[in-house]
Amino acid sequence: MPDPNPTDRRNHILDSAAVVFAAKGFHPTTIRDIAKHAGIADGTIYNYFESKPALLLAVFQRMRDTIIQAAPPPPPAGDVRATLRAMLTHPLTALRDDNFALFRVVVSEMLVNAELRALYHQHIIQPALDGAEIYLRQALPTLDAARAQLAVRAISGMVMGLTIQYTFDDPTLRGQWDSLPEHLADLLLDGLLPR
Amino acid sequence: MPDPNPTDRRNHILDSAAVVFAAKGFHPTTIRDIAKHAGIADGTIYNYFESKPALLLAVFQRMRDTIIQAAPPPPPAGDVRATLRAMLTHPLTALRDDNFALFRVVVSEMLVNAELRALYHQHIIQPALDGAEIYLRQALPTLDAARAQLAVRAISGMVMGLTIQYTFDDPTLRGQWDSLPEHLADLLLDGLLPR
Amino acid sequence: MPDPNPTDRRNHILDSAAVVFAAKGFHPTTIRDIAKHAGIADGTIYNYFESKPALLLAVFQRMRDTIIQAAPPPPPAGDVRATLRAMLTHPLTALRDDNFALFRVVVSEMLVNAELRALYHQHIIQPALDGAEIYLRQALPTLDAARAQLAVRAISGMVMGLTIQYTFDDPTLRGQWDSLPEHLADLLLDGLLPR
Amino acid sequence: MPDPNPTDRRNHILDSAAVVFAAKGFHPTTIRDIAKHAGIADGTIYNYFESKPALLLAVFQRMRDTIIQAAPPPPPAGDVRATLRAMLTHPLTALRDDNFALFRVVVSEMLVNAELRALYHQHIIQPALDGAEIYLRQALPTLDAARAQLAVRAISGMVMGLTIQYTFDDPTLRGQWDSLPEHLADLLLDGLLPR
DNA sequence: CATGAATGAGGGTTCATTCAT
DNA sequence: GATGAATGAACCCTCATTCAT
Repeated sequence: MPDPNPTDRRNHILDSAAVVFAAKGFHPTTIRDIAKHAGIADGTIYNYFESKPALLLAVFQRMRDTIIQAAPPPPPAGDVRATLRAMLTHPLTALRDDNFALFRVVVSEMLVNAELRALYHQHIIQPALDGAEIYLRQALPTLDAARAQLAVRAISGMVMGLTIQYTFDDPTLRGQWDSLPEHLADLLLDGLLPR
Repeated sequence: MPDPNPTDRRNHILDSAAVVFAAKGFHPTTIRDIAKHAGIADGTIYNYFESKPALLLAVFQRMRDTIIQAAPPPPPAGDVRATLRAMLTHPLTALRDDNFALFRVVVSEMLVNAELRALYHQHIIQPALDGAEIYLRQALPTLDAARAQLAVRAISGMVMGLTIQYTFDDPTLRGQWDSLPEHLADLLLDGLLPR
Repeated sequence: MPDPNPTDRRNHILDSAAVVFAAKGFHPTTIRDIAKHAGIADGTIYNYFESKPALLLAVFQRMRDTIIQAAPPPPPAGDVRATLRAMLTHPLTALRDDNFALFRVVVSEMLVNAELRALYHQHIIQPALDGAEIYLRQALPTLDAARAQLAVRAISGMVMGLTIQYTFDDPTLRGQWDSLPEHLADLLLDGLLPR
Repeated sequence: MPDPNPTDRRNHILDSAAVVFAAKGFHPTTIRDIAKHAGIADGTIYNYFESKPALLLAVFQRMRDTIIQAAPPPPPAGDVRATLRAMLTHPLTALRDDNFALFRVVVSEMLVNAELRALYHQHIIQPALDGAEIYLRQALPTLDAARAQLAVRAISGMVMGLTIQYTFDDPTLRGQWDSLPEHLADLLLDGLLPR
C-alpha cells in the first residue's frame, strides 16, 4: 500500500497526521492512531520525524507552504477596495472546511508551544504583515507609516479572531462568511461614521 | 497554612491552578504541581473539583466573573468615539500581565474543548456582542442592523486576534498597546480613506 | 434519623453494610457508600469498627448469630429420614432471598481472607459438623465413626456447593430448590442403586 | 530472560499471574507484582491482556483447558462403582497442590464477577453435568431423568463444596482426601441405610 | 461521640519512544 | 528502512483512614 519513495512516505505520514490531529486534537491523538491511519508501524514515523511535537510542526509547515503557494497574485494597483478585499479573502477562505479543524488544533498548540508560535509568527504573520503594509501604503499614499503598521495588525488580528469565532458556530458569522471580505473592506475603508 | 473556610480553600486552589496553568500550560501541568503550589495534598483538590478539566473550567469561570465585575460603566451617550474607545479598552487591558498567560492557556484549550468553548461563547462572547450592538446602534442611528451585527463581530474578533498576537511579542504591538483603543476607535469610525 | 443508642447505631451500621456489601460486593463498596446509606458520617463508622475488613467480619458474625438462633429444634429421634431432611432444610433455606447475595460476598472474601475463613470454620462449619455427626450416629447406630465423619462432611459440602451453584442460575436447581431436602435425603439414605 | 515467541510470552505472563494471584489473591495483587515476577515491564502485560480482570479470566481459561485436556477416558461401561469413582477422582485431584490456592482465588472472584461466573458455568459446570448425566443413566438404566439430573447436581455440588472445605484445613478431610472418591462412590450408590 | 475535610500512598493504565530483528 | 513488542516513567484519580473541631 505505502510507496517506497521517502518523500512520498513522509508526505503520506503528514497526510495522516493532519487528518487525525484535525479529528481528535493534538494531545488526544496517539502516535499509534497516526500510524494506523497511515497503514504503517509506529516506529516508522520516527524515521521521518523526531517526536510527536515535531510532527505537528511539520504538519503546520506544510500547511504554511500550501497557503503560501496559494497566495493570490498582487491585486491590480489602483483599486484600493479590490486590494483589501483580496487581502481578506485569501486567509478567510484558506482555512475553511477541512482546514478549519486542523487550524484550530495548530493554533491551540501554538498558543502554548513557543517553538510553534515563533514559527508561525516568523513564517506567516510577519511576512503577511510586511507584505500587507507595502500594499496598503502603495494604495493609500496618504497613510503614514505608524497608522499603516497598526492597520495591518488590526486587520490581521481581525482575520484570526473572526476565524476562531467562526468555530464557535455563531450563526451570523456562518451565514455571511462569503461576503465577509467585501463588508470588512468597506468597514475598514469607510469607517462606521456616515460620510 | 491552609485556611479552614471552604470557599477560601476553593479559591486558594483556583489561585494555584491559575498560576501553574498559566506558567506551564494545561496538559503539562499535573494535579500534583497544583497541589504542591497550594501546599495541600493531591486528593484535596478532588474534594473541590471533579477532575482536571473541571478545574480549568472553574479557573476560567472565575476569570470570567472577574472580567464581568470589572465591566466599565456605560459610557456617556452621545460621544461615539469615547464609547468605542471604552469598549475596546476594557478587554484589551483586562487580559494583560499575568492574565495574558492564563488567557492563552484557556483559549488554547477552548479551541479544542467543546464544553469550554460553549461556555466562553455563551458567557463572554455572546453577551459582549449583544451589549456592544445595542451601544453601537444607539450611538450611530444611521447604522442598519446587519452592518451593526457584522461590526461588533469584526471588533470582537479584532480584539481577540490582537490579544493573541500580543503574545507573539510583536514589538510594534507591544509598544503601542496602551494607545491601541484610541487608534482602533479612529480606524473603525473614520476608515482608512481620507475624508 | 439515627438513634443515639450505641448498640442500635452499631446495628444500624451493620444493616447498611450488609445491604451495600450484598449489592456491590466487598471490594467495590466504599466506606462512604455505607456511611451514606446509613445516613451518617464516614468517620463515625470507625468509632464502631476497626477497619473495612473488620466491618465485613462483623456483618458475617451477625449473620452467623441469626442463623444459629434460627437453628431448628432437634428433630424427633427415630425417624432418620425426617432428621436428615430437617438438617438439610435449614441451611438451604436460610441463605435464600436477600441473604444469598450477602452469602456470596462473604464466602467470596472468606476464600481469600484467612481470618474470616477461620471464623467461618470455627463458628459455623465445625459446630454444624459435630452436631450433625451426633445426630447421625444416634439415628443410624450401624454407622461407624469414620463413615459418619465423612458423611457429614459430604453433606455439608453438598449444601455449600449446591448453594453456590444456585447462584449460577441453573434452572434445574432453581425449579426444585424447595423439594431439594427431600430428594437429597432419599439419595443419601438409599443411594442410587436399586434396592 | 524473556523469550521472543508471543505465545510463550503470553504463557509466561499467565504463569506469573497464576502464581502471584494464588499467593496473594486477586485484589491485593498488583499488575506490578505480576510484572516483576515475570521479569518484564508493567506495560508489557497490557500488550497481551486488556486489563487486570481480563488477566484473571485468562488464567482461569487456561486452567480450564488444562483440566479438560486431563479429562479421564470414559470408564469401562458396566462397572457403575468404577465409573462414579473415576468421575469423582478427576476433579478432586485436579485442583490439588498449587492449584488449590488458585482455584480459591478464581472461585472467590467468580462469586462476585458475573462474567467469570458465566464462563465457569458454561465451560466447566454445564458440560460436566451433561456428560455426567449421560454416564449415569447408561450405568443405571433404572434411574429416571429427574433423579439423574438432581443426582449429578448433588455430586457436582458435593465436589465443589468439599474442595472449598479442604481449604479450611479440616484434618479429617485432609487425611482422607485420596480415598475420598472411593468412599463417596459407596455413599452415593449404597446410601447410608444398611442394606 | 459525630463530623467530614484532609491526607497521601498506591493502583491501573497509557503512550511516546527505543531498538533488536 | 520497516517493524512492533518492550519499556517504564508518569499521570489521574480513589479511598481507607485520621483527627481537629
